[in-house]
Amino acid sequence: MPQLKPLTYLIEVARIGSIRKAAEALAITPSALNRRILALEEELGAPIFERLPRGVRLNTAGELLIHHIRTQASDMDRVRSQIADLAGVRRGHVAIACSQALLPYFLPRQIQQYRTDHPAVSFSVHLRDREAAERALVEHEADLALVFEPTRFADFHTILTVRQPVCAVMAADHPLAGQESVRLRECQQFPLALPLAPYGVRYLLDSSAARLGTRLEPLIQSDSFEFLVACGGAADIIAFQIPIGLPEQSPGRVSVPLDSRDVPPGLLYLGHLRDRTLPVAAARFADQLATTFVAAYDYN
Amino acid sequence: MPQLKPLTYLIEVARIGSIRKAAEALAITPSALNRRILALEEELGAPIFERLPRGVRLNTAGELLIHHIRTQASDMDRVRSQIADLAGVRRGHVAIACSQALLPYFLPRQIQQYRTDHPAVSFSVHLRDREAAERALVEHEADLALVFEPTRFADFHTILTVRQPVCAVMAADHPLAGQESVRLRECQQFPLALPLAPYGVRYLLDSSAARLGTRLEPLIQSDSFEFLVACGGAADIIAFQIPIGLPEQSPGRVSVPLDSRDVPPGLLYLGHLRDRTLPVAAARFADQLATTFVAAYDYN
DNA sequence: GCAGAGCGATGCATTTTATTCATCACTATG
DNA sequence: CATAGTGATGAATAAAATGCATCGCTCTGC
Repeated sequence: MPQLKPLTYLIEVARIGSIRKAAEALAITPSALNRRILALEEELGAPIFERLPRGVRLNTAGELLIHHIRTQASDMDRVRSQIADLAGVRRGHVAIACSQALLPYFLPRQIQQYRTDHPAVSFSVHLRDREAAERALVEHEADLALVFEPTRFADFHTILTVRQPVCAVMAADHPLAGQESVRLRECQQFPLALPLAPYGVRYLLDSSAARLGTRLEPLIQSDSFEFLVACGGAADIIAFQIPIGLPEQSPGRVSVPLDSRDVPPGLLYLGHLRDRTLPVAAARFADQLATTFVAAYDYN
Repeated sequence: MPQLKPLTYLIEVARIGSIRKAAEALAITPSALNRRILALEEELGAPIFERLPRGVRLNTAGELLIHHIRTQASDMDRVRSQIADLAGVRRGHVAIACSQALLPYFLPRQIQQYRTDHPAVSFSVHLRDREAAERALVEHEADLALVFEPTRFADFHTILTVRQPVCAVMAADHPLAGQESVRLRECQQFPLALPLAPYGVRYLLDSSAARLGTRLEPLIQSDSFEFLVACGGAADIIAFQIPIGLPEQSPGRVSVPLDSRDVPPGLLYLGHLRDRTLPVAAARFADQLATTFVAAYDYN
């Protein structure tokens, strides 16, 4: 939409904090960009940016305006996709912010399945920890969020939650491998490979351990679940992951859920920005996810 | 806002149904207007208007787009007024759609009272019957609606309702003048001056009469309550109006509520468009109205 | 303390975009 | 079957946005 291109320039300026730098990123001259800002401030009768020695920063009025521009831009996208939809084109885009566990198996399959019906719909998938996911929704960087144990819910509207017990991942010949479930105490007898603090799995494990009056002493810490789970197959090391992030079967490795008396099952949240009307494509994809969860997972 | 001026042109074209006529109304050449439309359709990849032999008409895509433009325009107004507000200017505008009864006494006083605190806020007041009021909200022609016995509620969000019994208005020396309340049957002994069908008062009277197995045979019908109430002071004619539309005292004329067993009290609805965030000025004015109703009227 | 780098603002020439004017093709109307 | 009204379009013109060069300012690093 050409009319609101100049407005989206503001978003870039606000993000970068400098008119000159933003102009470079936007492939126009600083002069032109500066003039747009001045003209807009003139039009509004109030400044939008504070002028600092090393750049600019949004003031309160600017925050309001930027928020409105973001909303308006994605609303226009939605209208466009609706119009394209009734022209029979069935194109569109779905932007997703999600926790790591969805990346290796679940989302790729879901997207593949969706594409059989809607081949012209494109996707963007952003890895966001449980704090950054809501921010992505607020900034309209994502239409949908799929987050394990999110921290905030202020602007978050939950479509569906899915119960996901934390599982211990270990070699198939590990002493604990045969059990239906394992106690946290049993795991502590072995070297542990744990994700870092921002992850929901770590949060659940740490808080459960604290409640049981103990502490987890990880041998290995990493921000990569791929790495951690690979460790879980080596020697007697135990890693942790939720089922949706694990393959159905992997040779030489097994996963055993933690006893729910020690570590309660976490919740995976599917949701979008509160009070927002989703674009058709995103709404349909959310429907598909919800259907899948209802059919194949322990939802509530 | 210069960027969305071209978009609001579309609203005028849709309303008038002709590019040339709309161009005249907008004080630009038909050619320029036509090009804007063509460019927009090009940009959207789908037509917005059906081309008819005698003009144009919105198609489904166009309806979607126009609705979005309306919303966007009034959202932008809201943001502007918020920005002006925090710049300390306290200006703004309140657009009201209301039933006739609010016009002669209630609203003028309320606006006067509001102006003592906010002298820079301007008002527009549109007389709309109970059907047209909701349409005015949907089309963002009005921020607030104040309607007696509205017919539809689909897009209407009620802030407050006020009970208003229908009153018989007659000369002070009328045979029925001294009573606490009057029965409908008593009124039917005298010549009646009734409003026309679209009005809530007429609706209440007609449906009550039907329920009582009778019919009202008006001597005088009019769309002007001013005229009807004036008739109510002449000879033994009885007119009808709700209290909020009547003066506290008028020499030679009295009003007596109809017995609620015959005609139940009607409801006056204060509300706005569902899912809409009101501009600051409108929200504050609605607050004032609500406070007045709670303090001085029979609300529920 | 002082030169230099980086910032936003601004006057002027240039380019791009939008508007106007004149005209075409089409279609109901009388 | 002529006429008046419609939207579309090409070329000339007017308006707006952009690019370029430069100013004044403030902080940084020597």
